[in-house]
Amino acid sequence: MLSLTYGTLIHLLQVRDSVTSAERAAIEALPFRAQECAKGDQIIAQHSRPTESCILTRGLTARTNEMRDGSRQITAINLAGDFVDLPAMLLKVMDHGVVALSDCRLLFVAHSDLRELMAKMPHLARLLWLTMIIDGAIGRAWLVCLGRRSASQHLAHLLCEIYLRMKMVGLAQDENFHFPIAQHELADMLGITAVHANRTLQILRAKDFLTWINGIVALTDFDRLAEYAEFDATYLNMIMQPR
Amino acid sequence: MLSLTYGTLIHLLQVRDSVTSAERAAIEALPFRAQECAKGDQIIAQHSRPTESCILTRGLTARTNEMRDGSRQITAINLAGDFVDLPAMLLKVMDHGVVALSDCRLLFVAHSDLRELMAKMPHLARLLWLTMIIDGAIGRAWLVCLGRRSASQHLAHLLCEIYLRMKMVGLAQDENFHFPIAQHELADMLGITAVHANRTLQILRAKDFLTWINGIVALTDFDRLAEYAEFDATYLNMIMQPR
DNA sequence: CGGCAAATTGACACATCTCAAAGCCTGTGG
DNA sequence: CCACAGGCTTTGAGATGTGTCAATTTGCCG
Repeated sequence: MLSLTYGTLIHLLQVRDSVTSAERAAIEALPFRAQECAKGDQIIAQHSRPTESCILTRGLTARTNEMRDGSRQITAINLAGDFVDLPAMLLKVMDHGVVALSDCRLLFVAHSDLRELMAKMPHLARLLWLTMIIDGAIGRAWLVCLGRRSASQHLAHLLCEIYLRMKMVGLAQDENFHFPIAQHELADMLGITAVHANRTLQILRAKDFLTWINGIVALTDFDRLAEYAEFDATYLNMIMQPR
Repeated sequence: MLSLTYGTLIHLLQVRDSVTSAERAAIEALPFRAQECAKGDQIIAQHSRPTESCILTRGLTARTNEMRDGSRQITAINLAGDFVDLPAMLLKVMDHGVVALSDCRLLFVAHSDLRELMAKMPHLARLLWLTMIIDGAIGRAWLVCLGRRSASQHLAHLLCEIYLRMKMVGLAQDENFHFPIAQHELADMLGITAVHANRTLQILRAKDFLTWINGIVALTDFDRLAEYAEFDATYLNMIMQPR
């Protein structure tokens, strides 16, 4: 049985490689500080120098970069189970901020404890590095979307990704998932305007790809959507392999 | 004195943290297979499963993703000293390809040897992970450019970044550097058309930000360019710190 | 019922794309 | 040494995608 605290993280690691019971025990022995936060809260500020990283156990968060003119770009979305800012352990200074996209629950873990854990358990350390490397792959896919896909293909791609990632951690049933995102937030993800996000969403609705009501996204046909988005799940690395 | 083989890599690691002589010796003891390749060559194919990663010691390479319609997006540029595809060690399947943007020289190192090295030298391992994490930060900055900057600001930002990265490894003097990139390649970096890349470049020329002749970029005034691009070097992590 | 944020619509401006042609280099073969 | 081919750069004109601004509608919550 998975523990209530680090359960989702461990679950997510186990998608890619097996986690021994000693490794699981070591994770569960990590001291943490739990924190609830509300939609819209800033969790980590850009340019800050955190001494802890956090694991998201409930809700949605996003990495954001603010521009001088007040617009912003979301560069990543975190779901339950994600280690939200492990990179900060090495980078020292945050090059982006982290905000809550919904009410959420976080476990803060000290970098020093993490470092100790990773020194003691090299294979587990590799699994944690792996999650960061996958974040990078997800970022590259996002980048390709911004560079070479139309807004509607990009949105379709995003929804394909979120759906699969939610499924990995048990947050999607059938082809439905909870995604309580306002259109102006969607716009910040897609690098477009809120007005255009609205029109883009209407295109997908008109093609009968999905419904999106009260924050519940229901995909009509994942395969058709993936085809439209030119979606290739390789980058998500959902393969069980010794790493 | 830096060795001729792994010298640039070590140099680049030393920008962020000190490298002990034992660590340097361990790197230099790594078995490698040298390879020269010509501009345009594909170095690593998308969807392949390499068992080696490579260090670029001369020239320029890029990560690329191809779209169905034949267009492509470049998602990263590697300069001499960069570990071009360390992530492949953990990811197993390439989610992108790597091509030579100029004639270049590469050292291929077996993943098994790397794994052994990293097991033996944990601090050095952290430095290598660090380089991947910085790649991620560079990717995020690129993403923000695609999402929220105009083409001309994006190009300005790219040139600021390349200039600083080149300077780190001794490839830029004054505000000049060799960047033998065709406009259609530039377009693939910026996520625009070759025609528009040309017009974008003309904008920067008209503002007297640079000259770009025979593959030599000469910045007129880095600070003015950085101001125009809204460039903030935080993400490059050019800070010497124990990691 | 009123108020507020989010979603939607319309009209027009601007950035970028497309296609096509022309100009410019550079290397090569005659 | 010239002529030519091929790739790269530059220009033009019109189409399309996305942005801007402003107004209206919808839905939620007090």
